[in-house]
Amino acid sequence: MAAMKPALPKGTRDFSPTEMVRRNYIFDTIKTVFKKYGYQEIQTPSMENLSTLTGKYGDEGDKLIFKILNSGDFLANIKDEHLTTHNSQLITPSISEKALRYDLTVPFARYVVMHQNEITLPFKRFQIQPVWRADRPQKGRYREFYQCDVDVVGSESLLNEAEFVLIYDEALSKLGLNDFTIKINNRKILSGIAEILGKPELIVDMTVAIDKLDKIGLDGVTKELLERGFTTDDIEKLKPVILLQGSNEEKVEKLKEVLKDSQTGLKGIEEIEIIFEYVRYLQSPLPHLTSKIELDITLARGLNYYTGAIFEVKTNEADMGSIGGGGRYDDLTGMFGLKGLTGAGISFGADRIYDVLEELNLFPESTQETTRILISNFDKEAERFALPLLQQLRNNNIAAELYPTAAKLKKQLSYADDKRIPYVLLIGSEELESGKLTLRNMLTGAQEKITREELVENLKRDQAL
RNA sequence: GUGGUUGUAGCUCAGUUGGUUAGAGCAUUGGUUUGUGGUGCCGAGGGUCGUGGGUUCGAGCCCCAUCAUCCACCCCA
Repeated sequence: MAAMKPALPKGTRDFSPTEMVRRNYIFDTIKTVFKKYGYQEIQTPSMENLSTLTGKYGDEGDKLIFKILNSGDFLANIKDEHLTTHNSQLITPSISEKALRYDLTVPFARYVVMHQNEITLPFKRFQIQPVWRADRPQKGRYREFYQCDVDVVGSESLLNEAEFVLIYDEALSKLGLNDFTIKINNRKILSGIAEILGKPELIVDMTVAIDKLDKIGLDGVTKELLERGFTTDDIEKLKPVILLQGSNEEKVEKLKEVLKDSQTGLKGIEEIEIIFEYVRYLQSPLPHLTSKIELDITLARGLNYYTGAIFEVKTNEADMGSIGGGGRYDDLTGMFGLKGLTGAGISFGADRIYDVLEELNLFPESTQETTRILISNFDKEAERFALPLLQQLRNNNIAAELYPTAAKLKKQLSYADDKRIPYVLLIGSEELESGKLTLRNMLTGAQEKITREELVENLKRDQAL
């Protein structure tokens, strides 16, 4: 077999040791916050039944689901006429019955339905796992990426929404971001606006268009609205709403006026106000939020299942799409036959957050993540002396290695340097005779003579810090 | 799915109007006289120039196709 050049599938990545340290730092930070707010971790399989996933993300989404070919002779039972039509939609159900998960929300809904008799409501869970989308990759977009979801089902309290704001704020500021905006909107406000225009059925078209305001500008939005079936008259009515300026309170007051004839719209505004109020109470007397909270009625997002609050988080320090989003979805589990269960949740885009932290140089120097001490290897005699010491260090929870061969010292030090190992212990004939070992600090280059007992004690103390 | 960009060493790139054995930096690796890295000096390995056709006496360079890549759109984290 000819040697082939290996490559990765499009849109996937390897993670090096350094990258893993940094990724885990992000995950651990986020997890800690989730737990503080009472959320517990679950995991679900990478693959779900294809029928569980299809139809949940709209036509566009369905196309982006990675399907798994059935094992065995998957063509054996295909009808001849299905093969000859070359219609892939006809044969897909026959040749594929499993697919990779597309997000964490639908598997969560499936989980809740299947375990409804075991879980206590309200059920608060978080989940950090990769998801797969057959999208065309580009900046900040991958075919395999991680989502960090927190969701609660079985509680319609808007306290949940308010706590999501706090969770975003705490997690992202802990990660070192100090200028980001949590945008908040409400599906009911959008419905109300469509209602006022007399075109409730065009709500999706309306939101998709105005969602692009900051990207394509007012002219672009106008053009798109016209294409999507709105009149210039409608657009004139829409303009003051989508160009709404001022503080959140001012926006709320203006919206109340505009939506005074829409029950739904007013309900949406009321919900926003309650969330703001909760947030106010939650942050006193504690330090104030790092993030800006902004009522943005152009915010629409997926909208497929959101029915109440809608969230999106953007950093203002880097050019990056949203780094998180979420909202409330009444009847999350209805698609699986469990009616009347409301849910709300948010998600962190860990991969994008990684890119942002890297761009802004916000990753902390990690010293505890690598080997603490490398014992050099001079010869067989020194090696025999080192082995029990090596294990003694490990028994004290100190990450230690012995260089496995008696290579040149230059090479051994170079190895330690590459791996950012802070200490190297030199044991040669001199040290064996005197019983005093040489400990080299790789950061400063300083060396000291030290006994075996002192070494273990010092490193233990170091570890405790 | 649509439009565009770029493909030369592991990485980042140079390569003149088409002209002999295709270069650099970084990375890797060896040496630099016997026990000292990150920082000196000297050397080495590594490329059928994305792939397949075509034009030409001659192609990394020109033409066609194809694949890959990145970016933008759709959509989305």
